[in-house]
Amino acid sequence: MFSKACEYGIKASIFIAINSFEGKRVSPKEISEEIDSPTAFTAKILQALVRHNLIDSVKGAYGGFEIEKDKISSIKLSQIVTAIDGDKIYKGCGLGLHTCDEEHPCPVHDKFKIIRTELKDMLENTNLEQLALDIKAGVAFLKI
Amino acid sequence: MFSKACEYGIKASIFIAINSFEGKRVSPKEISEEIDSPTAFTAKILQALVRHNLIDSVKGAYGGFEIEKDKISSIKLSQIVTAIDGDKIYKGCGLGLHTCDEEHPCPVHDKFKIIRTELKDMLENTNLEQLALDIKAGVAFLKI
DNA sequence: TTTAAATAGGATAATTTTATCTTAAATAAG
DNA sequence: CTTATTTAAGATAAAATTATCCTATTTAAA
Repeated sequence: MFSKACEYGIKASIFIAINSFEGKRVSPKEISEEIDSPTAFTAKILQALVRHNLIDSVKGAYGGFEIEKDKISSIKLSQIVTAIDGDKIYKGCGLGLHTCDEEHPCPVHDKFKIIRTELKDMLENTNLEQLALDIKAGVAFLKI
Repeated sequence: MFSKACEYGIKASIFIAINSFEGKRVSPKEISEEIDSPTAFTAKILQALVRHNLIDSVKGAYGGFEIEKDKISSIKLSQIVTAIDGDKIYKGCGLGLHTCDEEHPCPVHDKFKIIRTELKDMLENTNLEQLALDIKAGVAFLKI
């Protein structure tokens, strides 16, 4: 469904959010250990999220990645996904046609539209705070 | 959502179905022209579909690919997808956890389950005949 | 039986995605 | 100001996916 990069990006963002609630910055090393991902690759993805203004980074000693507390509940899963994978998950044709719309639909256009809309709604209605709280409460997990 | 291989596999199967209705076998060349895909790669995918008994092939002169007429309405999209992409689209965790179930869910487990179930139902309730008829009727398209 | 036509299958190549490594730039503390 | 720490960024490598090519094998027809 999502690329590895996107999976890592989502999990990393959740972990950063959890720590930001406690005013703590985290490093790519800590993050990758917590979400079970390759460190350097994860760092690259974090760079992309910083460029998209979804997370903040502070260089130098005592630096690391963080998210403004006030912002955590406003960051939607959809923003992370589009920052990393682009909008193909929303726009692309299920069978890869260049043009696939009501006038020129692929054979599964209508059926896919329903599911893709549902996925879109889900991603747009899920924010980092919700997900972070589940991890903190121990009812959801970021690895294994 | 699906791999290129899977997209080609679905479109190729639909085109074969259409021709099989008319008792006509088709070659990888005809197929790839009709679905706008690389010929040799498409042929490989057809081989896989033959091995999974979803389509038939006849070697030699006047040979080609076909599907038993009676079978066309019984071949579900889900069979083609699993033959090519496996069952990861059904079983895999949305965030890539090795173990992701009710007892040990990832942060989006419940939300993903709904969508994945819907996708699964759609694939299991869509057969080749339905899709082929839409193409024949000119209300759906296999390329561009 | 020979020949032409067609799929099967293995080897190879190109591209994309995933992953790693090394160096530069920035920053806080001493 | 210097040093240790930490992210940024570019180069490179490995793996997976997508794509191509060449040779066997099979088959129908002449």
